[in-house]
Amino acid sequence: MNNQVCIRALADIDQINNCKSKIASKENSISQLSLVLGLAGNKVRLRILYLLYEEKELCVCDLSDILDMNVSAISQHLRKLKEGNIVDVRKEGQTYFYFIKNDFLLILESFFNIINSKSKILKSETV
Amino acid sequence: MNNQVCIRALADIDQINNCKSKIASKENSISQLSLVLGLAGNKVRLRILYLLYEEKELCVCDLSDILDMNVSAISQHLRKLKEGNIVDVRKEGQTYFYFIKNDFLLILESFFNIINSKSKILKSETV
DNA sequence: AATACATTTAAGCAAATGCTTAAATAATGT
DNA sequence: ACATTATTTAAGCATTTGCTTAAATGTATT
Repeated sequence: MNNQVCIRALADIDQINNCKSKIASKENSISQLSLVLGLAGNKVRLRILYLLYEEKELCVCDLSDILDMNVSAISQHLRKLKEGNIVDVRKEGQTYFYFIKNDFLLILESFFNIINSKSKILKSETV
Repeated sequence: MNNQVCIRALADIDQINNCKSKIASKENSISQLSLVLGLAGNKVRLRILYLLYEEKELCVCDLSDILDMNVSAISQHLRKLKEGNIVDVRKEGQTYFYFIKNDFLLILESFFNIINSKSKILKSETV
């Protein structure tokens, strides 16, 4: 892209090089985390995750009802969450129950703690 | 959208109504959290946040150098982060130093703990 | 005042996202 | 076998996103 080195008089070349290697070593983890955050960083999907977190499992039809959204739209969001390894499905007859994968419960919990905390960041309302 | 109620034989109407009111009461917090997660859920922005978290503050030029990206592209990402109240700027001469706002440090820390933890979710590499 | 520097802003564009509609699967009941 | 139910998948489309390039803004230096 641009191979220029910062020409700012006060630029700290050591700091910059240090940062470059730091970021390179974390490359994979940051990439993956950004995918996960990106999936949760959508209003519909975050609501789905919140509901699954609270209710343990829900079917597509339930979510469609609760969120008052097209079944197909919900299904497509669930597919993304499944592809991102955040949720999994359990089949019972013709009904598919989605639930949050164990590995992800702790991370999600930390997200929802933000909602429930008195943090100034999210001005909470009727709790 | 669709006003149908889940017609599934086993649908639990109470559960659905309960969920509807739960989600309604959390509406604002979920909306805001999804915005924050969405901002962090981008590879470039997450790298910027990681770098700011580690280095306390960096200028646009530094970030452009470290990430080997166009100054303008970096600037536009920083604008989004600033609009989302995640970062703030300090001006020194003609240089703008960006830093993470205090309110957001704790949340960000929980994100980066995921990276540094032995969690199975993010397969870490050279740490 | 003129030039250089650090950054922002605007315009344009290709790619990604999220929804809609309609058709395809698959399991259940008749 | 046929219709119904629950869901997925495919196609289409409008909107958003993220980058590029170029011009604009503001500060520092000569």
